[in-house]
Amino acid sequence: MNMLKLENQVCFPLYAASRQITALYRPLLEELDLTYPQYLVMMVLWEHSVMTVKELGELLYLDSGTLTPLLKRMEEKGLVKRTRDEQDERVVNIALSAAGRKLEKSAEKIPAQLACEMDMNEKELKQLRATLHKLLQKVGHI
Amino acid sequence: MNMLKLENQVCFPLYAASRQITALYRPLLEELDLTYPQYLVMMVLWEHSVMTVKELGELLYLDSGTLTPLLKRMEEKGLVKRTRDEQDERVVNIALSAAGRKLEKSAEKIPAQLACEMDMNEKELKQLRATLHKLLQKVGHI
DNA sequence: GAGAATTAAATTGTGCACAATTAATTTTAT
DNA sequence: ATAAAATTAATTGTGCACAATTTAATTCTC
Repeated sequence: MNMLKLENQVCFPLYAASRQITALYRPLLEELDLTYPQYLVMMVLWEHSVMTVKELGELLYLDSGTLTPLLKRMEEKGLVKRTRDEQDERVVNIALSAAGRKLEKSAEKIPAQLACEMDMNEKELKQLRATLHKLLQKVGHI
Repeated sequence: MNMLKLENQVCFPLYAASRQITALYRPLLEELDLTYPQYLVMMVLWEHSVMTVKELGELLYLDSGTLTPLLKRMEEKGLVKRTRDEQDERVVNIALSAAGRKLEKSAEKIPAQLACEMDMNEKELKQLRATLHKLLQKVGHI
């Protein structure tokens, strides 16, 4: 079997599906004036309220080169507050603003809407998530 | 269950795994002076020799806004030749160059190297590919 | 067959991603 | 205590992605 064929690749459908799913999110997130990576940051903050840039990077597999400008844009929109840590001046803490906190309400319906559009049954979805998690464990944080 | 949690999401591991896998490709593709999207274009051309921008876009789920500059960079590297179609001047044909054809030899070992790094057994891999293909059928070409 | 509608690529502008480097701070080992 | 090493963000530069618009060519419709 020729492995240099698109149809025999695993990574291509991973890459393509990821982008297509992000495209499904786009109109939903547009209503909240969020991009998908910004939405991921918000999900982390809705759970934790305050996180350092480093912690966000570890959770989302992103570096400061991506996060710094992204978080600046989010600060401009009033969703988060960026402040140097007093104990350790190297660290920047990202805190949820009141407006950011409030946005969670509007986001609550998104996961269900998306699950609907993906149109996979519970079992498949669960299994896909498990496989991807496992894969991420293996190839993540290289 | 709070669906607005990273760990309960399907799309996040999809997004993160896709990027991490691309990161695994990077050092291998660097030897061929290719990026991952360029590698995808090359795989299509190794199979078909000539393709229009539109056809490439349909196969890879990319639009001309992405492909045009990408293909220009590939032409500068001497991998492809871009020419207006004679029958239909709207169409641009992307043809593999001799150098581009030659590169296939060097790329042949990449899939095996990557499969090794992903460290999943044949069955899991097959199943993941099937699930992702199915997902892509559902959410692709919206 | 002229004008409208459609199609294919290119262009413009914004926002990721990420490598590589830099700057500032903190930790550590002398 | 101080020089070296390590850590954390920020910066710089390149290359995707993609929405929206534009340009040019083709097809359709009357």
